[in-house]
Amino acid sequence: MAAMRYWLMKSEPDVFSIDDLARAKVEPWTGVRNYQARNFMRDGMGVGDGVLFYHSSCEVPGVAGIAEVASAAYPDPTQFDPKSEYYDERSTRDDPRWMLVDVAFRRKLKRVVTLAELKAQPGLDGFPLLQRGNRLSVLPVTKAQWQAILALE
DNA sequence: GCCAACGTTGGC
DNA sequence: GCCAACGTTGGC
Repeated sequence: MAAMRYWLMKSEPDVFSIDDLARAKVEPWTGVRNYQARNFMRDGMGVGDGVLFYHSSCEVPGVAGIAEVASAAYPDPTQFDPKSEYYDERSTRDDPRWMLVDVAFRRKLKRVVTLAELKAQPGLDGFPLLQRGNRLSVLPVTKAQWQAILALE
């Protein structure tokens, strides 16, 4: 069994928030269409890994809750659905291009730990989220970063 | 709404 | 294989 890892996953709360995940309990993380993010889900994640649920593109961007990886990677069904905004005509069921994992709700933070706070935290130098121009929606977090972020709650 | 940063596409 | 054009992300 691989050691547990930690991740951060971005979601726009207008589309899918931590409260939506709390209601859903478990949600397939559809719509990732970036190869690096896909590779993290496909090759890096294991069931039980910790996930920081990050709200992006909103009034107060920041970490809003904690979730966990709840499945191995499998093909994102939306890539096969012509009616989906995530449809990819280049993808086939024999050779799917996009993968996802299921994400399970663990808890909501007592308050949102904001991006501004993360930037001000000395222990988070080198955290990929804070690096210039980073747009990855799924990214790895070290145990030290995980602890430093949750210490701000 | 703006715009910097970056990934992808496609012509050559 | 290069690289310009284009589209998207996401903070502000």
